[in-house]
Amino acid sequence: MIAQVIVDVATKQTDRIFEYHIPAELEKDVKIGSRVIVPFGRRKVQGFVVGIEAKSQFTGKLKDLLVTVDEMPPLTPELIKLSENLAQNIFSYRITILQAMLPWVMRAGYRKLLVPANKKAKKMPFFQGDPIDLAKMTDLKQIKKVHQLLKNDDAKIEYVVENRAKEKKENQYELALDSAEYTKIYNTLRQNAVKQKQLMMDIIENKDDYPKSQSDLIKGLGLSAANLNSAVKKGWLKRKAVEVYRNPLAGFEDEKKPVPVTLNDEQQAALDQINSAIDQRNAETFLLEGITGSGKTEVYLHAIGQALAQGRNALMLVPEISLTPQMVKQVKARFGDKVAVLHSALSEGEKYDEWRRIRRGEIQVVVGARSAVFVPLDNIGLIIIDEEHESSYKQETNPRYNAKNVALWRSKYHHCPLVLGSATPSLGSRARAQKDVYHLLRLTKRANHKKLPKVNLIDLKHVQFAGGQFDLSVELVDAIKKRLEKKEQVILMLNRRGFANFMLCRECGFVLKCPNCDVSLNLHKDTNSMQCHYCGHTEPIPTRCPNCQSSKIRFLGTGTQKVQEELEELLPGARILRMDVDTTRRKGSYKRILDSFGNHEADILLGTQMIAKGLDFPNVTLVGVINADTGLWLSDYNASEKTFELLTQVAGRAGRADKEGEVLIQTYNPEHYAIQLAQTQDYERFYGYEMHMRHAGNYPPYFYTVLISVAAKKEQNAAREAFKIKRYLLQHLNNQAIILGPSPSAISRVKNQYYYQILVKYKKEPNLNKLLHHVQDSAQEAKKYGLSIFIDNEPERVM
DNA sequence: AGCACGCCGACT
DNA sequence: GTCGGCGTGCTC
Repeated sequence: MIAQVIVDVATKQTDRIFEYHIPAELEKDVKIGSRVIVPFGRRKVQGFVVGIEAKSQFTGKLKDLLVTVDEMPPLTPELIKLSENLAQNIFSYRITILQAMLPWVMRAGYRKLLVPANKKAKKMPFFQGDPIDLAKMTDLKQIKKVHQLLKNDDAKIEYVVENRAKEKKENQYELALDSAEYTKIYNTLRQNAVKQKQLMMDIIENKDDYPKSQSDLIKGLGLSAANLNSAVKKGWLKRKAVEVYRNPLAGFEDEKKPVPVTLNDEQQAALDQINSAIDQRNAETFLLEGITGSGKTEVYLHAIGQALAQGRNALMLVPEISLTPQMVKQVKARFGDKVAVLHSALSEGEKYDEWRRIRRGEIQVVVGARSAVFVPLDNIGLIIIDEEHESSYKQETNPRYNAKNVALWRSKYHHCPLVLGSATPSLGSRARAQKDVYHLLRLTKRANHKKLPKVNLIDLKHVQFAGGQFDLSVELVDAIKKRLEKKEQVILMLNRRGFANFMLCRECGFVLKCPNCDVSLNLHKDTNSMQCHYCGHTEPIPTRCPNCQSSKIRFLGTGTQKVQEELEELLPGARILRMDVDTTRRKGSYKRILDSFGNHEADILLGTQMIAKGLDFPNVTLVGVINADTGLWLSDYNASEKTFELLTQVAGRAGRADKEGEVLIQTYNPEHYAIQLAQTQDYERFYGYEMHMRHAGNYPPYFYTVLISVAAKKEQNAAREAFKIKRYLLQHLNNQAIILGPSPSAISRVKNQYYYQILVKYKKEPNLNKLLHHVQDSAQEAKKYGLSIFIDNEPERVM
């Protein structure tokens, strides 16, 4: 038989099938989806089997496939098919897509070793008994020596493909003797052999509990590893290494059992429709538009229950940011150990273990962020995408897939419904619901009949500021004080981290910029440094202007760190927790901050937009937005949409239980429609208004978009190539298509690369895919001149 | 991507 | 002559 293999070489020329003969002894192991090692030229590489045929098309001589890596093919036939489909629609190599479907640790590592070829060479001091890793060799003399050895046939090169995926093993101890023997041994033990006696006693009393794990014995009986070693040596116990799963949900087991929730009539009506699609195996897409607090999550959980009752599995995607311990807890409490959770806070090993539990069919419910859309879950009966408007469902690096589209594909494949849920659906989804492509389900009432919080705008142009800075209005500070007096809690959002945005010299006007990027450096007080938020460059805080040596330098612009300081000054005694990328970098810190706030160990939670979603704290009665304008004037066509979404989401954090909530939004643009409509929380009106704007500007959802970016070390080169691409497209596209640019990106330089981009807007362009693939092919050539070209189908960010 | 092959200038 | 620099083309 012949295996069709996609090899792990991500280039245009190798982005196709290579065929290999399957040796007879491997025939039963090699399946579609298998991970295999194949000879490729002189090397060995990893690859994935995407097809098995009886005959080959290849006219040359086929090589033999070497081995399969895993016992069970990591990819299912469904995922292989999906990868083929995706490769045609996003501009990525098939191998890149296949790799993205698997946990990171399953990427192969490659090593090139120099091994001695004969006895004489083996004894050479050069080898010191071990093969030499040629990739690590830098010394010129040594390299010469290597050439000489190779020439004389004293050494040869061996190519090794490494599997970095490791199972975690744990020692288990089982009884090696007849149970009666242990009593005898016990009686022969010396009086002072306390630990050994303890172990014997445990064996005699609890012999049915064996085999026991090493950690049980050490923790449970207070033994040491040495005690166990000697027991093994004496032949009392047998040790073996057993594979165990790393447990990312440690700490979640003791959750109280869920309270059964009865749905209100709206929720029930929505659920009925979803359930009937599950039962009838309809690949229907629902848009569940529910105001914040309307209980979408309850609908999801009931629907998942329905899918499970039908003997099918469920996949639920949430934005990374709302994969909070709170959310995980809820799902865990409802569905117990049938649940797997996948998100970025897991270690690589934990991700691999969760993934394997899914692949082996031990899991019925998967909750995860974007990449979880590729999990090898079989028999899917329901797919849910929560907060479907979130831009994080689109991957912004290769492969640039959109999890929503992938979910749609999988829903068709499994004949199961797809539920898109949001309080503020993306315009694209809402428009599709308008046209009955999606089925619209609306939840207009808050569960438990809570009133929507009252939202007030504070016009920063006409306001008195508290303290010496221009960040916090008296009105906002007073409102916080009042809430704190009542022992209630406050959430404050400022969508900018760090202390200050930039350093400005008042003498010469100099602004301290990143040496690698076209942005100003931010002051971070906690690390005492100036940081670039794009490339991570840091340098010391200047005391004098680096340009004119003047000491009259100011640090302007406000970040969360500065607001924290101001609050501490204005509200002495208030306990403030700050939550942003800087305070949540360490593993588990996210959960720690939220747990602590939930236990009312702090009064104010101050954070960036990561606090806007999904949090549910009943004691929070005031939400403050310190500056609503941060995203408003970005050149993105969807800046208004993003601002409206964010404000609506964060407003929803107030008054979730029986206390009435209040929201205060500080802004310099109180007359802007996105902010006005966020005040009334009127999504439908915003939708109507924004659709007009998009129509007038020829933007999505009225037009499709493709973004082509060109990057180069030299600005002229990037620009020149971009214009070349534009000319090419102009020649071949309908005159209906609109081509914007090329223009420098909003941040024209990042990590010492200049970026130029072209945006193509079109309604119908059957040739475009072909044209863009051609552009991508020429990118290979452009690469020689240090140019890179990125093509993004339906980008989320156009700047 | 790697790796070999082949062509050309430089040098023990 | 031979070593090594880089351009070109191939990998089942």
